[in-house]
Amino acid sequence: MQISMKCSIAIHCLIFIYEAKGIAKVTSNLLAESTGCNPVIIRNIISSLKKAGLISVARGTGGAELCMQPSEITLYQIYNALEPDGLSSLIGIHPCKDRKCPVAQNIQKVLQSPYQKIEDSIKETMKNITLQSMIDDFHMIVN
Amino acid sequence: MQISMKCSIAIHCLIFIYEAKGIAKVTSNLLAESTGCNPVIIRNIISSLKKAGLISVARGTGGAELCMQPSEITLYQIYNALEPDGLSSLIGIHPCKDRKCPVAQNIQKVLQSPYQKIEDSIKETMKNITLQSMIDDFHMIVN
DNA sequence: AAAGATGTAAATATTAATATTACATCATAT
DNA sequence: ATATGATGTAATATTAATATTTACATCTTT
Repeated sequence: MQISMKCSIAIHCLIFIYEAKGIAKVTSNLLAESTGCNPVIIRNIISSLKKAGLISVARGTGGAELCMQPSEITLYQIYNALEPDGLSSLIGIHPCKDRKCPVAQNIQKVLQSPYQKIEDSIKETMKNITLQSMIDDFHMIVN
Repeated sequence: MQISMKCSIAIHCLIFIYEAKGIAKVTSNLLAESTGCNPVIIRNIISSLKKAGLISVARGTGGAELCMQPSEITLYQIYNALEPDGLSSLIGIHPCKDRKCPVAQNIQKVLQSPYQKIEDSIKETMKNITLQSMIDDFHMIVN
């Protein structure tokens, strides 16, 4: 329900896959080792990224590769790949629609517009952040 | 860790307090009844809003009132009152700093700038949403 | 076919969010 | 001054969300 660790793990994996190209076969065990989380978590994340068309994974033989240029992959695509309900899963509203109080009956509608604005601004910001820019930052930091 | 129900409950309470002014004494039990959640939850939220200077609560006799004009209260103030760690609690990063892999060692730094941008855009959007605008929407919907 | 990988379902464990209980404190009305 | 009805908060319990583990079917090259 938050912009959770899943997202940072996914970015971690994508950078790793990019960096490892031509050097090593990127298996889920390798990614699990690098990220410090369970291979199944990795496989689920990898599976989501694959469904979204961001990467391809060789069945049987193993190994993940990017399907697109890093400059074409945005943080929004990554986030969306991981969260089936998109950004709306980021915000919760307490359930109280069936109560007598008029505030309770309408609070959901009142909150719709403000919360939509928040989602839109996150979306816009995420669309402007590319994997390329993060890879560039990574190189900048390492060197 | 999300923009949780606490936030929607707080807004609910603030609108209720505004609407009830001069009509009824707004106690935590009344707010609990309206929001459908426990009086202690309400008291904690009310307590946070009070500490932030948004409302005043009469001890002993009871009853909450707004301390500011609804046009001066922004969603950002409300959110901040509720979350001591602010927006950074909205975003999680998996811990992996102490691993051998160079990606693992630097992912946190790489993510700092993108995540900061997201926080800033949420903050900006929240600052532009006032309690007044939500109260206006409420009246529009009810009538 | 054997080896080493992915893909997933199911069970379990862990963590975080929410709710409840209990009681001290406070201010007014009687 | 004391009974009443309210807030403030700590401690605990419950529930829901996440993460982990186990298990095994499936796939592809050797």
